[in-house]
Amino acid sequence: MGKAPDRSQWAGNFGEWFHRVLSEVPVYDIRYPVKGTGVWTPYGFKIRKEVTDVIREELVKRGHEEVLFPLLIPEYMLKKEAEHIRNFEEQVFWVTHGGTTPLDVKLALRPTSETAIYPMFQLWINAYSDLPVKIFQIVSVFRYETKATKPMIRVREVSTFKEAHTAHATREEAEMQVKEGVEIYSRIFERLGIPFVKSVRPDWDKFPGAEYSVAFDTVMPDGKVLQIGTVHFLGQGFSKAFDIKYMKADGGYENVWQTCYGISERVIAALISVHGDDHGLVLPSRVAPIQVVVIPIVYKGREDEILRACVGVAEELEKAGFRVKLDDRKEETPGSKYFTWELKGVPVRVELGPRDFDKGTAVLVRRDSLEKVTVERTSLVEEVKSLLERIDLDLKERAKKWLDEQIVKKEDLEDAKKVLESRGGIVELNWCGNVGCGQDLEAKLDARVLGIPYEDSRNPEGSCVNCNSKANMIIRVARSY
RNA sequence: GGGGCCGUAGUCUAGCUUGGACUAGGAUGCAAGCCUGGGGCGCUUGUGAUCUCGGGUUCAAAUCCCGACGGCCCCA
Repeated sequence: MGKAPDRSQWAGNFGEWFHRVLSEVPVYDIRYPVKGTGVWTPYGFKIRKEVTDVIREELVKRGHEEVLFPLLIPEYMLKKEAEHIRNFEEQVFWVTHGGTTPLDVKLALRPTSETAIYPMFQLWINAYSDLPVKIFQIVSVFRYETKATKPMIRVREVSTFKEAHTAHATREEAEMQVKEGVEIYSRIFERLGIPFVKSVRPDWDKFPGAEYSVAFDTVMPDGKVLQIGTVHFLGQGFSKAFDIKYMKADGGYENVWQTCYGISERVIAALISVHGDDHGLVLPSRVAPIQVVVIPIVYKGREDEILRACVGVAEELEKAGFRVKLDDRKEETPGSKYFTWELKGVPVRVELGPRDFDKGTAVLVRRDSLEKVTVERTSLVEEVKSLLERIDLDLKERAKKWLDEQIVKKEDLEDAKKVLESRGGIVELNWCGNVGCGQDLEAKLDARVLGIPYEDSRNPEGSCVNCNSKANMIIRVARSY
């Protein structure tokens, strides 16, 4: 029996832990000499690929089609929706020259693609029979962040931006789509084992141009909240700005109703963070580039038979559909191999040495708990399969439990502040619903209002923690990335 | 928006206050070998830094000054 790996560095010095894991695994190399950018390494790219495949599967399953729009957006298009540009203006990278010739029309590197996509919607959508439109793309977007950047979390090139855009005939349909978007995202995060809370963002923090925004947040090991996904109800704001109309059955015209929703590589940062420990990555099997690693325990004189047995085991597991790696390097000791593959987060390790060989067994070690079990060689495939399932479930549960512990309800401001300052996490408070009061609350707590719980039937008793007037809702507050 | 700290091999870091004995030290990594082999062991050898860049002060700059770029923190 191994003992569960420590999480003291993970919890106690998350920033350092995150940096160390990204560079040692390696996942993402931040040494590229442009601020706020990074390089996905081969192993990191594989994880990213598995994650984007999960996202893609869930969207396609619900009728979304993948597209690819240009990176460049002409200035006049970007500026069509007033509120949108007001919020993004300060963070746009501009292409101003072609060679040495200044461009007549400046071109923006998309900070997000509403203003690239909606002019095409205007061309594509003519009649109600063209609706709904549900598309998505996975691309890079660029934002000139002026604050400190952080790998994968606050970047200038968001290199994995999945954005979905939909258009509908009626408000009701579009609002149903918001619900579907929320369901899709819930499903994606559940498959990745990432726990979350859903909040309706306050008016002062919704997506620029949206009527309302539903956001998914998770808590990182240091107690800070990370936004991992958002779903926006756009109403008709953009369709009016971009003149997207359809002909109704009665011959009249109406502007379409729109939604959009986005997920970025922050979800990968969350995946890495919520499951990890002091040995490194811990990956759910769905996204692990290698699901099972086979390690021969070689003794002098028995090298060949052990190695052959390991090749057999690897082939058998591969045939059963697992992503398998046989680590037959002669120059490394078994111990050092354990550390290598633990760092990389491989969910299950198979050890096979002379003792097992003689008894017809193998040793399985699970990455999350480091527990070892000896199994019959003949039932290896089934044992690995059920162990992977077990690990995925346990990971998800552990993360969920951890998040639940980070959410506390407080009845007064001082308590709330103490919690936010000492351990972070999410604090729920009774609130009146007044915008001025909410912003005052943010200033007093030096924290951000995440919003009110989405689809939550709880009714607050008593009064607003800040202004003492009657409480109308529960509000979530946290310090965030 | 305002204030502060920092930049030394792939990575982490010592040295900087008080300029010279710095030929820039260590750990880790990487490479080769021996030893080992069911948890990074040990030993030997090798490798790797124009001290972020540009300018200045000085007989002399990793060290002091100015600027750029980059990293980080705090306050509003």
